[in-house]
Amino acid sequence: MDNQEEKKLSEKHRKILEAAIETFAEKGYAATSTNEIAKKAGVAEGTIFRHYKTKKELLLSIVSPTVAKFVAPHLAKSFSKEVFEGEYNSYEEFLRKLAYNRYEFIKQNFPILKIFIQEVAFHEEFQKPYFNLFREVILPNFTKVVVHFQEKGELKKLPPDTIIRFTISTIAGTIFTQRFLDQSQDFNEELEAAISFLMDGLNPGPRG
Amino acid sequence: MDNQEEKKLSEKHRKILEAAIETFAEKGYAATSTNEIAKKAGVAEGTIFRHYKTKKELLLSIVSPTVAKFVAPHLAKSFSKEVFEGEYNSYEEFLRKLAYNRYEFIKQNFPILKIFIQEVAFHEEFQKPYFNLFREVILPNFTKVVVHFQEKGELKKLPPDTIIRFTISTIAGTIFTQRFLDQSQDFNEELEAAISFLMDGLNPGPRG
Amino acid sequence: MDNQEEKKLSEKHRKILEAAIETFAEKGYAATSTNEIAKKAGVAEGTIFRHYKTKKELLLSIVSPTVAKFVAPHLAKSFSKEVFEGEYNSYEEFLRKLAYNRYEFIKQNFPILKIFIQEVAFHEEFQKPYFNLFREVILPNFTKVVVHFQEKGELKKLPPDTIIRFTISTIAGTIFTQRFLDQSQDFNEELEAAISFLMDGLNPGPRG
Amino acid sequence: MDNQEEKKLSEKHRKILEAAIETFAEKGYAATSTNEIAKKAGVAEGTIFRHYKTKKELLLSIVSPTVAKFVAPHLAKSFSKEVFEGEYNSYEEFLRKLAYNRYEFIKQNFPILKIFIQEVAFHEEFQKPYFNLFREVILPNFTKVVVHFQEKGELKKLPPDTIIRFTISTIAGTIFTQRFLDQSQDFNEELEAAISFLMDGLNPGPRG
DNA sequence: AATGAATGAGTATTCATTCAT
DNA sequence: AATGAATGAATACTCATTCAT
Repeated sequence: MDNQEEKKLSEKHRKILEAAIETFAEKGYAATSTNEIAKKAGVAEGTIFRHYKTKKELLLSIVSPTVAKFVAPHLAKSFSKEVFEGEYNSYEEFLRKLAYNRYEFIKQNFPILKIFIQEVAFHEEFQKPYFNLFREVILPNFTKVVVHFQEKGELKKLPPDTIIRFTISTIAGTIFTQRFLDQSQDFNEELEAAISFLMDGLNPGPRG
Repeated sequence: MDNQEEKKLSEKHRKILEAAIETFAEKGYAATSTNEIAKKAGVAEGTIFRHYKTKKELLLSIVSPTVAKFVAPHLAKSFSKEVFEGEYNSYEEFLRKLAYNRYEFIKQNFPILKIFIQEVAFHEEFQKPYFNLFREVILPNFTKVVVHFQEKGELKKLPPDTIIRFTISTIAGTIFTQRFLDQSQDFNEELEAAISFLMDGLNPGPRG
Repeated sequence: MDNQEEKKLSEKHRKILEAAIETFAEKGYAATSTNEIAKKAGVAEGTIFRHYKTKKELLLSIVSPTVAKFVAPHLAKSFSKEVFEGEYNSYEEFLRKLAYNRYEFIKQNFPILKIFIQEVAFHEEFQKPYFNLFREVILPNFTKVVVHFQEKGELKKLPPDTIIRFTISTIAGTIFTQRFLDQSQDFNEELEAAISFLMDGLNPGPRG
Repeated sequence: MDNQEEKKLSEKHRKILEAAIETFAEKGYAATSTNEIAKKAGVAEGTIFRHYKTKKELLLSIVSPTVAKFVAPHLAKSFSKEVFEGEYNSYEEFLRKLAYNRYEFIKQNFPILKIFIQEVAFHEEFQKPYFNLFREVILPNFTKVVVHFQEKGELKKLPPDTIIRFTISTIAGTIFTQRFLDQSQDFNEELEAAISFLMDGLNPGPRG
């Protein structure tokens, strides 16, 4: 059932996926019944099992890396292309690109990401492929960028993993706050403050 | 790990709680059956319902304000006292205290915290009391400390909420990485790097 | 005995209804388990709940206004038409018609009536609609007949409600005795005695 | 547990009986849980089973003929004494005595009678002894009275059973109406109308 | 006599899944 | 592809009853 380019999906099939995403995100996978999905999708319960052998396969089809490429095109391909393959004059410029790219991605894929974050803890099948995607695609690219600017003297000579961690924590914290806690705040402003904070914290000058 | 006046609990009652905590943490609340808890605890299924009217009440008793009386001393009372009412010579000193205090707390209450973090998204009963605890007890105290050191010229003149966010993001990211991703790393070392990063990032000097 | 548009019911559905009627009548609603009904009907327990959301809905579907559409033609519609709208030359003629009509009805719907009589005391949902049916449909029609024959001088000038009560008590007592206590007796003979008794008791001549 | 003269019952024991009577009457035997009785009685659940081996024994102790003598002293002994052993100048006088005696009895023992009427249909143990009580004690006495007044020419020469049936139906209908349907009506007045009706209906004069 | 914790069988109901149509 | 009736195992929860205290 993977490789389901949205165009190829029948009306009912699409409705099932939409209903499943909505309900899994809202109540969690285990607390969602196939009956509920069928009702919300306006199809017979049996129809779900025409398309997916099991309820779990439906979950996988929503949150699996294979699907992710289509449902979340940014994740691997464009994320790499847009973010890592660009040429940046400074880490600051890179950060800005990274942050906006991720912010947009989260905004557009919120329910699926929520499902993923909730369920990754309970389904071992999820953990490996995504962890690998991170370790083998994103982390090396990220490291390259960090090392590049460390060599240019822009960043502290900390282990790249540590710098990456500070970067991700700070940006994730900013996005998270904006989305969950304080939607009123001006995201651009907060993001610029975060970038300033990061650049100062990672600047080898003052102390390091 | 301790959650009710454990001394008053009967052997079986304690076993039920232990089994529930273990299983909820491992598989999630919705995916855990009372039958499973009973078996793991070595009691009859009915016994669970002598102590808790519903499965949800069992969850609440593990992760609720009632439990919070014993969990929260760290979170609110002693956290406030130890951390906020201590006199600190610098934000750095405060950060160090904060980080170790939180790290110890997480280490000791890991399964319950995991359950809480997983379930808070799905049970509205959880959201309000803890959000209020944060907003009304922890945030004001934290703000006081930040303002104090801003006035001493140690911290950037950003909104306190923003500084708090950077602080929590960085420390949480460090603890999270250590516990989930790379348990081999030397936590002290990582923490000191994080504190340096924070102090540099928040120092009003370099850029202002 | 017939209770829903039986033709539209599937084989299994019909079996469920039959089993439920039989068991509710025999043991009472509360003492009957859905497991028992399923076994007697030769279906899986889940099948019952495909057709009825709850056990109570099953009870209601047997003895409720919905069912009443099919049961009530006797009780209300055809009872009214046959019995009240017929033209009678005497109250005696009317009584005879009434008694046979009721007797036939009871004979044909005995188990459902037994369930109803047993359960009406415990389920408020039952009380109102049937009480209203009696008060708003049957009682006014009955009153009309009584007043008609009072005006003709055939009946005592008692309040119509009182005359109706004597009539119903006597006929009900006769039917009840025949069905429950002494099935050997000749119903026709007993009924004629009851009618004589009623006519004498209600005759304005002797005393009234 | 039978022969429990109320004086000998301990406080808790009495409370259990009261709670059981109240709840059985209200919800029916099968729908009442021992837990509920215990709570209402203010005792521990185990205490009920100190006094009664099973829930059914508790029911029997409330509605069994043995208890009936004490709980419902009228039923056998006084009923016979008061009603049947009296000397009456007319059937009318007897009817009046009978009706008031029964009315008082029902008023005073209403909940237990309700339980009995509800449960007699489902518990065969109940049926025989009470049926026998009726057939062997009440019916023969009643028959004697009827035959006595038939011989005096006051009553139609119908089978005594038939006359008894008319008598009971009419009086029961009057009492039932008063208690369940129209509590506003003047019972004395209704009863006198019923007696007139009965006397006219049973009078051998008019038709013979 | 009284308790109340404990039980295991039982309860109504829900579930993911199957299959004939 | 789609249905929806049917299933049997599982679910949370209740029950009457037991028993050590």
